[in-house]
Amino acid sequence: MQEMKLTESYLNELNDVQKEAVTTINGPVMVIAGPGSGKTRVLTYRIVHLLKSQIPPWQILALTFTNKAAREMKDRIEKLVGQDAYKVWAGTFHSIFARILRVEAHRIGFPNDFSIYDTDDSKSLIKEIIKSMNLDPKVYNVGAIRSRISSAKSNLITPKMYVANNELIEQDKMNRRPMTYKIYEKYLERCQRAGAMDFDDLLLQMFRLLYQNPDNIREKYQQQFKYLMVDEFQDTNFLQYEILKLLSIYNGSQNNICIVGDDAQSIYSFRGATIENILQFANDFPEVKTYKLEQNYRSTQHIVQAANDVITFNKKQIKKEIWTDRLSGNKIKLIKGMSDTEEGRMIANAIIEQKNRYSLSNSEIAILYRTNAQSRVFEEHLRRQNIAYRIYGGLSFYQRKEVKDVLAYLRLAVNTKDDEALKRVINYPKRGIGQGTTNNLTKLADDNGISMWECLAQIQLSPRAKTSMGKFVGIIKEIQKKAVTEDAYKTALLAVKKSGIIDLFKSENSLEAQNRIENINALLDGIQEFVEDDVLDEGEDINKQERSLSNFLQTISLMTDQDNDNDQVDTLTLLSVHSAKGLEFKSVFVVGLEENLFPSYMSLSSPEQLDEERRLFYVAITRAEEILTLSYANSRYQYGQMKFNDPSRFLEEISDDNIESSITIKKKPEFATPKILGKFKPLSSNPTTPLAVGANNFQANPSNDIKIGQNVLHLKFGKGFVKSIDERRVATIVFENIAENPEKRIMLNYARLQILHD
DNA sequence: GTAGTCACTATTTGA
DNA sequence: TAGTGACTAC
Repeated sequence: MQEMKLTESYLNELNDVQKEAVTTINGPVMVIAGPGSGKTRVLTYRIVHLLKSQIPPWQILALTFTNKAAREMKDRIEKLVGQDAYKVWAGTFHSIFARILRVEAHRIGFPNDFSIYDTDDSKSLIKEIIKSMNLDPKVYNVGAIRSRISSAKSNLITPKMYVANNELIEQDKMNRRPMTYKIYEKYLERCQRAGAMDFDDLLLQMFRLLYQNPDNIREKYQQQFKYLMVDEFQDTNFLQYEILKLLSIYNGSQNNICIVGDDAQSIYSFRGATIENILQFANDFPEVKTYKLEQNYRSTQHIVQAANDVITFNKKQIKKEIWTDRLSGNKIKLIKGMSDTEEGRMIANAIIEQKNRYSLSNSEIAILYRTNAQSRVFEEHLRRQNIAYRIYGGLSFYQRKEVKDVLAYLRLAVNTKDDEALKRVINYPKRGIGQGTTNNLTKLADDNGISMWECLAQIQLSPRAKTSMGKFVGIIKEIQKKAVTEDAYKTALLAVKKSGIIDLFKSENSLEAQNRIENINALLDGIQEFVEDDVLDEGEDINKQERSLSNFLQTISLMTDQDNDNDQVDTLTLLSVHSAKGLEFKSVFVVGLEENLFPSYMSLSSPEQLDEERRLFYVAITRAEEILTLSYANSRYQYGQMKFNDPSRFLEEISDDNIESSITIKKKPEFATPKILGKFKPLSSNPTTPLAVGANNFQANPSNDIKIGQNVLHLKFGKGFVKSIDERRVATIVFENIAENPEKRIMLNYARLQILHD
């Protein structure tokens, strides 16, 4: 009975279309979900509905792109159904496939405890291959080759198919890199030999496993995963879709696959995502039922309308129009600076003004930019104004050198064939194994088709190098031994000590070294936490193995640190538009809206890429719940040169009705003091106005009314006390919330101050 | 083995 | 401008 009630209550929280999408659990379903339309809610409630319909949790496979999205989903399901949530197979494509490959990899020629190569490892290996082939590393740009290999894998193009493909070969010739296919071939060999998979391999090898179907492994997983769900389907690449098809299309299949996505938010074509998959879906699953979630619960009218305005300029799209029944709210504000510096200053001022007017906390505000390089100016001005901020998307914790070095010791202990790990630490900290020795080793290993570790036994060494090498091998063996008898934490502790990394930093005695020691300690803490985690996820196969070193290594190699936002401080967020996808803020600033920047100069040559930039802009503006401010600068420093760019075409695409006090975009630079274009409209006292909260109904008093001893409100500085006024009508006001120099001298003739009576 | 110098390049990013 | 990687000289 209780359960019945719960069932009803969760369905009642959905609108009609959402409810349909949630309760249609048989057959293929496609949900086109506009921004802010309750996509996550549909996904989670659908899983809840499956569980309530007596579907065993382990038959449900829910795939996302980020750990964060997966965690959010699991947490929400747990709130509704409890522990069963953890028996659902929910996670990122990569983590779920890695989990399966840990059990099955031996069937396709990989060890079950394969290493995972991150992008740095891949690059380092490719670099080595280029060198071994005596190719010019300037022409054979490592990054370019890596992404070429990556996209070949993502499109299921083997080296053989690569050579046979005229288009690819022609492209490589044009780029003066005709040997790319050969590098690709060697790279695959080397990964296999090292027992390592890169990120693309986690998908590719999963595909191979299902496709080659050793021991009918495909049927096993087809039988297990009867219900598939995919989030952000517009971000899937060819390979991912092929895997999904292998799992869901077969004789007797119910085709219970539900995809959720939005073609208008497809912004990752540069890493292989293709909207074709959405369009193809209806062909592959002709029975598909399509639901469009068009009601936006996030943003106020003008923002939603502006988003619609802009996206209509893209021709190729699934027709839909988002709408909202929220209040019309504020119009979009436009800020123009003469230079990038000034843009930064004006944005910082506008932020302070908004904070005071609407009593926003820092965490309700975000600044979005097209390129990360733009963050600096804003940082400077925010710091100057004493606004706490944090930047999304810097170097992740697990990418720090010292952390990776420690991990390399552990990786090597788990899988000695891991050449990239070996290269990292064989002479770090320095133990007298020089470049020459390492080069010989690499070459010998390559010539014999074995791993470097296996070569160590046979390589000829000078007596000196021999002792050093002996020491190194001893350390690794010791770590290995520890790993057998002890848990991951104790093993890692030993590795840190024996490797000499900590001693190295201790002797350095600098602030930076201190920092690195702290990071290593943080890593150790993390490992300890992993080991001591005694929360037993019911139903999962928990045995000693799960706490093993190799398991820990897998877990963290698939992690980024966008997870660690355990911030105590109230911070404003600075981030690129790409990384803002999926997030929302009360007030959003989209900055640097200039031609050649947003849209990026890289995209101007092709209409497809320009459309993607436009979708990116669409994503940017739909992050805002109530206040949206757009800005551009007449000039800015790019690559050390002053550049003059026109305002972005996207600004013109928003209809004037949605912009406060429209200005002519293409107007010549003004010489008057730049100011916020379009004044803030005084808020109505209507209590339903989203942001009108009590005292923030700011209304300036005539400056003559300001007297000594009064409490006043200033839009920029907040609440203050008038200490004195001099003969030139300059008031000295002490502001409560300003930590440094709370005393400001305010010119009353210009200031807008509201007298506070209490 | 390392410090110093020069030349080159330059979106977006998850796992 | 700023960061990186390769090369040179000790």
